[in-house]
Amino acid sequence: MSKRAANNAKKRATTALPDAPPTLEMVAKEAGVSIATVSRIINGTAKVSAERKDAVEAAIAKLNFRPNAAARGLALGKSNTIGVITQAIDSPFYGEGLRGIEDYLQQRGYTALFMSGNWDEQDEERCMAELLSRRVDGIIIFSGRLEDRQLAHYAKQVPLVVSGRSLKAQNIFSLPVDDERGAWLATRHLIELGHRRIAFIAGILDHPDASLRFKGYRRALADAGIPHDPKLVVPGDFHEEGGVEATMRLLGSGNKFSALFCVNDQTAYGACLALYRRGLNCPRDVSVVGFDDLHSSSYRVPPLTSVRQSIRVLGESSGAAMLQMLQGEQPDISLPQVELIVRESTAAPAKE
Amino acid sequence: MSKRAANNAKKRATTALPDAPPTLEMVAKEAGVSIATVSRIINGTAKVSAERKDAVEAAIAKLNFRPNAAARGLALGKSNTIGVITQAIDSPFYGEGLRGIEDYLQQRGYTALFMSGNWDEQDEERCMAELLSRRVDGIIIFSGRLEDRQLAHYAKQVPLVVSGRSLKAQNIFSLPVDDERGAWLATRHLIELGHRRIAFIAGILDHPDASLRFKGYRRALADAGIPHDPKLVVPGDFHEEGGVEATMRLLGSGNKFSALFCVNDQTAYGACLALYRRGLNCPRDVSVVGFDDLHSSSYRVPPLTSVRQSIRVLGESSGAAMLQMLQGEQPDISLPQVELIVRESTAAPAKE
DNA sequence: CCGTAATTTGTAAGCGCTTACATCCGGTGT
DNA sequence: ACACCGGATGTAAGCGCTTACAAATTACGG
Repeated sequence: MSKRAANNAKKRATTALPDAPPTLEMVAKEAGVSIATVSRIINGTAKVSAERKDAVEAAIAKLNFRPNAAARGLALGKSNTIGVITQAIDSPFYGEGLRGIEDYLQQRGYTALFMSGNWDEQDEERCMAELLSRRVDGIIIFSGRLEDRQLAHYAKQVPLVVSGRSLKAQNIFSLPVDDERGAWLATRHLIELGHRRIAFIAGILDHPDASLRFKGYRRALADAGIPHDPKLVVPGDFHEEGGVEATMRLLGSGNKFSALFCVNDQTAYGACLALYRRGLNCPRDVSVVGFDDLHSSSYRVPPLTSVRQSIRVLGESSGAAMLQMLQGEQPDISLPQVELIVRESTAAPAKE
Repeated sequence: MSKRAANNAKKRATTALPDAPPTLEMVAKEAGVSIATVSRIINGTAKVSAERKDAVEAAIAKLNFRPNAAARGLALGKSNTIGVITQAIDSPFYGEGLRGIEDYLQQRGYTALFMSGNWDEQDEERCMAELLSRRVDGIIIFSGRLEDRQLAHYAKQVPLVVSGRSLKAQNIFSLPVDDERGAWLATRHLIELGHRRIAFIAGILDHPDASLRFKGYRRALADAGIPHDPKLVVPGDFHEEGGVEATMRLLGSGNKFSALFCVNDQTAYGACLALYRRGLNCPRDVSVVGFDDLHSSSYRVPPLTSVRQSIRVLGESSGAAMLQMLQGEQPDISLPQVELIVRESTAAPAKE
């Protein structure tokens, strides 16, 4: 690459562009040793005399040398990077999970590479392709749109951890969340408070989380002997906007209800706003329960009752499972049970 | 690395671990051409006969070949990656910015590598070191704790875009947000509604954003001839919790106020909760204004009046500026003006 | 039909790092 | 004193890719 070197030299002479970073070779020359010795000192791979070690460390400090991760990755055949695919990096839900992953991996010498799938299968495949091209050591997927078949296929190329799903296959570890139980807990809570007309705002229909939560909702109703009224179930989009629209539709439909179970917290936020718009008070007129227990839910007015699945712990656990897989072990990670966090958005129905 | 190859071969024979990914060489052999030809086809670097091209493309598809990004990076001396340092990836504020960056860069063939500085200078330096080691092509910093001096130093090694700050130096482009004007707008809005006792919940004191916003607040008061009462200014922490505490303190101090300007939306969320806890209604008893206009602010109950600086646009602009720098151009990006979004958390003070 | 220029292709030299293997050293045992 | 040994260093061969330069092929004009 003599041409490039020449270019760099030229640039350096005329502009303020950064110098080419120092290399092992430069450090070796500066310290008067061979590059192998420098490498060994940096990695602590072998015994080196104290004298040379000092010299090399001085040279490293002097040149401000930092090993080139790409070169090392090439030589080692691993990148010390874990790819992470979520649907949207700016969602408060995924944000907490990413934080958990990042914290966990960072402390163990790995770097997380985040990408957003945008709820789109094609985008998700693009992300996979990119991560594979970067030769990440493993990929963590937060409940994506990819089918099990495709995941199994990718798992042939790289270890996979899939959160929020249950899926058995070679080289894949899945970390399912007990959506059904969470939804059951939430619905039962409303029932115990005395509610009988409980509406449910679902997410996108074919989304696995949504259907499991729907199942839990129905089971709780059935357990209490309350007939399920399909008119009280309306679709949403997992976002605030969907919560607003769904609630408006519900309110407009004339079907009475005194409580509202939302497929996730963001939907619940929207629902609360819609109630407010219609002059209804939560929880006096309508009780609302969410799912996920986002950090900001405890700061809502009123603080939101929600099902906690600690997405942050989910993130950490995913990281832990991945590292175990990389170690060649079968991960033995499991998630804490979902639990209902009762706050102030739920109350007994007004008796009239 | 014959040892590694041997290892791989052994593993492959006995376990389900992934095969070593195909290489250029394997594609070349499969297609019966030289590796140079394959490379040229992949990159479109030179004319190649249609015949060979087809053969190579077939081989690529057959082997499911994906170029190794690390190897390419090494050879090219660039990684097509932009490092991004924020304080916390799970903050709704930064989340929106990251999304902007990711969207922008992705469409242009770059990948963003996110890291969290955790509001800690040391962590931030660790992030810089990691990014530099990965030889990212540039680094975008969201208003970090690093001093200008240090930034200028890093800028010698890699192009920098710094958002939310004003800073002139070689190889650094800064994208300042007009915090002062935003704060002025917010405070003036409260004044125009008729408020005279306006409290301010500041962020962390030495944080530049906080002090600029404080400045805008005082200037608006001064412009209206309202004396500044230091007792109405209390520190916060940019989070909900700080907002709760600060408001409680304010309420407990006995100093009357009818409006509250919070250094950011999260603080305002906390403030609203504290008011609610004390049985006070927003906006009837106390008006509240935030800053940042987070997405969820429009879904609060009541929807929060806030200063919009579109952090998402900030992200996109940072990406655009970075790409321009990489092109060797002087970026000509600027941000849209901050604007006040009036919603329902502010109203005229109750007359008593 | 041949020489020569204009392609298309292949060969091989790196990019910066790790590590197997060779080399060199001082210290032992006899 | 000498063969021998173990540990500290150095040498050099890759890791998978790009690309300068050489070689081979093709297309022309005379």
